[in-house]
Amino acid sequence: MAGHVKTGCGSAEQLTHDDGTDMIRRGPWTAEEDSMLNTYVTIHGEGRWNSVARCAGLKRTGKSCRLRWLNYLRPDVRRGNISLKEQLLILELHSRWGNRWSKIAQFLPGRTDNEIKNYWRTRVQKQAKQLKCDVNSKQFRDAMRYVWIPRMMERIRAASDPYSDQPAAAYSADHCPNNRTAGVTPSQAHAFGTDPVDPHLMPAISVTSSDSSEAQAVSDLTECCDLSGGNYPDNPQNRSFSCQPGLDIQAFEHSNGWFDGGDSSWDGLWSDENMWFLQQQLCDVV
DNA sequence: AAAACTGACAACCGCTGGTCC
DNA sequence: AGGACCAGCGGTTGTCAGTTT
Repeated sequence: MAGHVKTGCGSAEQLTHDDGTDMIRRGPWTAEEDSMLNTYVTIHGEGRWNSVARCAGLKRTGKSCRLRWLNYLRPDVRRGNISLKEQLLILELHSRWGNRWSKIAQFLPGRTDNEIKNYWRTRVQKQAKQLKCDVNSKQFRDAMRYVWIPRMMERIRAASDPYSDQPAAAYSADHCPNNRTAGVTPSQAHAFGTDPVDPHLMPAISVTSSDSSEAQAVSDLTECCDLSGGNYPDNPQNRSFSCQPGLDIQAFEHSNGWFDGGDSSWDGLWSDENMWFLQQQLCDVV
């Protein structure tokens, strides 16, 4: 396949072979192309993508057709903001599997690996950058596991239970003298202790698109994660979480939107009060 | 108002592993 | 056994819309 010219992905230019035949289109898909692909796959089903490209009359590669179908045209693909519980699940699953986007996507119905990957890169990695630490560092993972995820769960719980105005840190104020696990309820501490998600329970985690199911989904996750570790509040891993030189917590003051998921009710999670909370968590040096 | 910057997302590329002949 | 082909995965890049200066 020599002689074709690579173009930018957004220019929708056509490429040719040396003999001038066999034009291959690249770049954004047109509505007409979408329609052709949609019609063909609906009738003939997925698979054999090179054949799909050929038989549907599309001047695209099989790869391109597959990607367009999976990431955009598939009927069950979800679009729009990633909800809080989906974010929670992504953080949780990523802590277990790393950049196994397709595997993670299996537990977020309607979300594609590409979307999750983009979310991770644009939101999570940005946070790590602002903290001046590597996204794969223990430092950052600890921050996620022991501070942000429990905090997130607490916010979700609070939102799902309007009669509960118990502050996030209330539990730790009573039970955790060193305040290392502020905001973590006992079940959450179990949940995110040594082994956040039991692999054989993972398929039980269900995430739906309905906001009204938010509390239930989180509950499912909690139950799935509620292992018999009994590691609260003396989990050795909690002890190992300490403030590292160079961890720029103040950077969070200017960061927002990670958790908001497009829901304005979550704006301000990183308010002064929350910044104080984070600093307590991160700078309580052992 | 316009230029510069940033974030989000769509799409492409290279690589890998599986299957078939 | 091994080569060809294909699907899928993860990383990267380009574009565009929105925001900031």
